[in-house]
Amino acid sequence: MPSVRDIARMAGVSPATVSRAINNHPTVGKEVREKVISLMNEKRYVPSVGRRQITNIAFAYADDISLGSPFDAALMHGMSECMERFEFDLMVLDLKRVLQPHETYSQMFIRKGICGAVLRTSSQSKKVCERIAAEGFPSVVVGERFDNPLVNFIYADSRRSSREAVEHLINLGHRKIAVGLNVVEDSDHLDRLQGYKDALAAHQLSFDSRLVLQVPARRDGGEQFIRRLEVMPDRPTAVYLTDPVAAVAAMVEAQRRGMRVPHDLSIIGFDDAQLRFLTFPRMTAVCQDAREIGMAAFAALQSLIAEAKSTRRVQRVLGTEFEVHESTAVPPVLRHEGVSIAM
Amino acid sequence: MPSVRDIARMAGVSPATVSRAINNHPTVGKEVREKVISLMNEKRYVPSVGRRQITNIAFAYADDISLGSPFDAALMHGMSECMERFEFDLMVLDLKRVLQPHETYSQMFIRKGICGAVLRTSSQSKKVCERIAAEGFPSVVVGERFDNPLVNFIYADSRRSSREAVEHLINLGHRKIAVGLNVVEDSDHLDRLQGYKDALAAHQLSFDSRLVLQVPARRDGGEQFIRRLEVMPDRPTAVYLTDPVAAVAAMVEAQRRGMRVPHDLSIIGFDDAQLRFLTFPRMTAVCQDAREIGMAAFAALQSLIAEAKSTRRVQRVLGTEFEVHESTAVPPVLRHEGVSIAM
DNA sequence: CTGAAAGCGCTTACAG
DNA sequence: CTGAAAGCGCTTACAG
Repeated sequence: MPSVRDIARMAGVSPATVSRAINNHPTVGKEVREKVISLMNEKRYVPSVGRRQITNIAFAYADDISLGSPFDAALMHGMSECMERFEFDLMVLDLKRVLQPHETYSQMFIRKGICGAVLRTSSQSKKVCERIAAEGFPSVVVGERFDNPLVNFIYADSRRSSREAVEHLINLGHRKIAVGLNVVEDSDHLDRLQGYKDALAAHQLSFDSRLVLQVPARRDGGEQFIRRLEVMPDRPTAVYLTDPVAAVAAMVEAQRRGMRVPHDLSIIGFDDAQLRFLTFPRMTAVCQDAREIGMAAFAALQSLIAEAKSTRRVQRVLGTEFEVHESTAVPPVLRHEGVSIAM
Repeated sequence: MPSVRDIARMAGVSPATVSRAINNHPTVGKEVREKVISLMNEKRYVPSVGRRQITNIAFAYADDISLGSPFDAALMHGMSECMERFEFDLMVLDLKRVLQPHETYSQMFIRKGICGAVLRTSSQSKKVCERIAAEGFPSVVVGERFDNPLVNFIYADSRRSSREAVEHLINLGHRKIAVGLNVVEDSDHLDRLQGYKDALAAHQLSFDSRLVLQVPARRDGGEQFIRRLEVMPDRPTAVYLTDPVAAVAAMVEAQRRGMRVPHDLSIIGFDDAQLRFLTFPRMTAVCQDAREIGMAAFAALQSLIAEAKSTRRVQRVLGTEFEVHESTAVPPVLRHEGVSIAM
């Protein structure tokens, strides 16, 4: 394990300068600071108390902290189960808050004795994750996908399952299918829209952008979705909502407004954990296992830290599962006409 | 801020011995170690990296980690909102795992640069919280109550609201009311049972222990509850479930088995966050605000740490609210007979 | 079981 | 902007 002295020797500067570089002292020259920080990343420097190394792992939010959502809760749950096997401690960080002026992310992590980070982001803050990766700091993003080859991520691709979900509706006889999308355009929600489009295309149905409603990924988003659906001319007979809480809220709101689910309206939701079993009727849903994502991220980070060189990339795409439960059925029109569908 | 040198002087030993005491060196004499650790607690010692102090706060589980539950998710959410205002970092700990053999809790906290802990416990591990408090380490327990005057806690007492809830059922005309209790006998669940008994007593109804069903505070607990209810001779017409997930699961399971809620069965649940709005019909429930508990705990800890002496006690009992929604109604018998209740 | 001394790790006036 | 030196914080053989 390198000390400031070791890093100093490698960078060709004094230990004093290395210390100043870590602690973001304003007098350190730009090139020198960059060289020192990049060496620290490369050599996996961590500060010590006396001679004891500090070894923390961060669960860091690039954007607003969303602990409290089922996805984040399940992620934390998964990570905490992995902690048992490893010797690390888990630190929750708000990246926007902890960064000092003119400080790089690596500096901040090193300052806090953090040797690796699981990153949580939205589409707006992907740049933050890319910067952290570019600095060479061991990190894994959960729940977002990147084209940038430097960024490590564990991601569940829901496009195929979303296509299956919408095809399930088409096969039941639905022709007008609305989709409820998160207002924030994260990769995962765009996958789900893409799967929706795939299904329509495969069945020669034309895509109508008026059927795509963007709502917040919250309870009131789901409620808003149903209110907007209700005033649509020639109302859709089925919907696919891409957020768990919004989906459940939509189902409840539909029922509150007198629609029977699935009799009058078929609903497919999304599930990170176990919400689909907590609705009546049980919610047909595209399901990802956020707990598993958390565990995989922790394990990946563990091996990234263990490796001396930071050459290996972890870009793991997990699958999702489409599960048919009870919130989907033949549309009312067909049921009344007694038509049977052959598809 | 005291250093090992300062602590050594105060304890009348050498800095070497202080260091050995922190790091749980087996050769340190029992009395000496206890004296040193207690001085560290009293004087709020924290280790330093060079001359920089480490200041972490722990969210520590005395028992199994239950991140992932709505209560824990909401707690974390509340704490994370407080982090913005304070300069601390939050560390998630599994107390059973991080403790080295023969090490006290204070030693472990100090070793990790933690200067205060929010403790999460169950009835089985209350002793752990008492020991931490007795050691003098700044800590606040969330979600449990203690008679021990040394233990700081933030607790929501649901006894009165539970009584109101059950009286609401009695006033509707219910006479046979079952209660679904957590198999783990935590203070909060016992409050709810007590509130149930209070309500019965106030209306001259006798308590029947066969109506108290203990089930796990999980989905399958709620399902199990309904199955057990169904085979009871002279089945109860109303139930009170003291856990959020079990309550929702019970409601769904009842509906799956053909009971109409509230027509055939009235259900009152418990809510930590927003689950009551995610069921159809909306769930009448006793509600606590776990987010607020998290925020209050963080703020209390902050002031405990700031104070030089650890004489102040924080034993705050918050309230809960009983909210009538749509899962409760007049029992079927009375409805059929057209009887109106005057109470 | 404990201390004096050596010594590592890191930081900070001080000097240039 | 940087280094040599001083120095604090903590730990660890070594000695008793």
